[in-house]
Amino acid sequence: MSALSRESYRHGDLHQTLLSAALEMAREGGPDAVVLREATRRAGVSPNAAYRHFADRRAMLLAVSAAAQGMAADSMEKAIAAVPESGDPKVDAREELRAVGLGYLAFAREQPGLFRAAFSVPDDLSNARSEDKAGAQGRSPYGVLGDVLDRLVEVGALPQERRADAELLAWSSVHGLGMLVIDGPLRRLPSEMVANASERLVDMVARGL
Amino acid sequence: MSALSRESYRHGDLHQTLLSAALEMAREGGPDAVVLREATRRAGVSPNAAYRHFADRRAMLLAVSAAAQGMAADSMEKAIAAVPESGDPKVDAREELRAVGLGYLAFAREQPGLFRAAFSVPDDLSNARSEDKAGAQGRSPYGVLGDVLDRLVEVGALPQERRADAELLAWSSVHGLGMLVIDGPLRRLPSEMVANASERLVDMVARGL
DNA sequence: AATAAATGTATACACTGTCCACAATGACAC
DNA sequence: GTGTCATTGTGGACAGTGTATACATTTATT
Repeated sequence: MSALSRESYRHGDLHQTLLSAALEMAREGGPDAVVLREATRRAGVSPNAAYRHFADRRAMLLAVSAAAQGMAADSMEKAIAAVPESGDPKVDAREELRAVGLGYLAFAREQPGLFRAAFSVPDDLSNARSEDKAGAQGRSPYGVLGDVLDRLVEVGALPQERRADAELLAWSSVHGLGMLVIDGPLRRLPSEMVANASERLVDMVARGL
Repeated sequence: MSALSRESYRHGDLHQTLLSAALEMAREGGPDAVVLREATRRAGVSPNAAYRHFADRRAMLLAVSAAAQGMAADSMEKAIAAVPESGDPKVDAREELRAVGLGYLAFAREQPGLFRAAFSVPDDLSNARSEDKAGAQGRSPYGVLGDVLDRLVEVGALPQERRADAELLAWSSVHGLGMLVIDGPLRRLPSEMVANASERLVDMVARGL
């Protein structure tokens, strides 16, 4: 047995420690940069110790993905909260829709690694709203978007018959720009051009939904 | 030296053979499934032979990406060609815009592995129109989309001031749906729901651009 | 205090991308 | 033709990865 860098045989909170290490790797290099062995190394533990807390690398990635989705939700809710009240509920609702899209894109640009880890790791919509993907406010990204769309219908800014699955349309648009800008063909697009495209994109969605 | 499975020491067209093998792997499992050694194995050649034709795995992936983009362009042009002429050039141009989006999405659903290889491998927009990404008709996906947008302006279906970088908006929307549906959170969405969302999405773009 | 469950370690395997030195081949000058 | 040389292939090695299997240590439970 090699000298332990900690005192006790047990680590104490290895699950969380591994997850944090994995998140840090994802932040730096996206999902592909999440390497199980490196996580255990950073935690000062043997490689196989990870298997007591994650079934395999894929499971670890899913945990990273869920956590990153929570952060994305935070970014979106932060943007919503920053929308000034205008008095007109229709205007407010529409501004919130814009905000949710811009918040999503802000997260993509500020944390490209985590963004990719969050949204391009295989997972099912069936649990898109599930708890572990929630941010500080307890809502998942899908949930946050859904709330805003509901509000649009309530105030009459979106006809009821267009509400169904409107998430898909709105989400697709901003997600696409995010992906193209981060590691797709638009990777090296100057950032003011991205900002400009972001604004026009959310306008397009608000107008076209 | 182990017995060669071919007659001559030289292979003849190893570059193309490796590329084909890599494309097949990408078709089956996306960019991550492209493994250099496996390609050489399928070509009946030693692992290092690949390095005479590709600088490294990344270069191989870029070649796969370019080829896959050509196929996407083909899918888009096929969809455009299938649009019936209505006599009204404005209607035709708009239908072509819809077609280009639906062609893109059709490719995503029919060849998810190649789609991801095509559009989620780091590359620059600076050469988005370059030759090697061209399909049978010699146009890249970006080029095909641009052509359709130009036509929209020509026939007066899109105001000039909104033409600039409209590629980004249109592309983002369909690309996002494609990604979400393929390996993102919408992966298991039933296919008729995807088809429905696709239609509504291109409508939204056509209306909102 | 005895035993079982949980958590960490050691060792090993197959597989990957890539480096280096060497071998076979084809093209070309003389 | 024959000799030279760049091109294209091979062989062996290395570090690094995910993961299986067997074992050790600690905590929880009876």
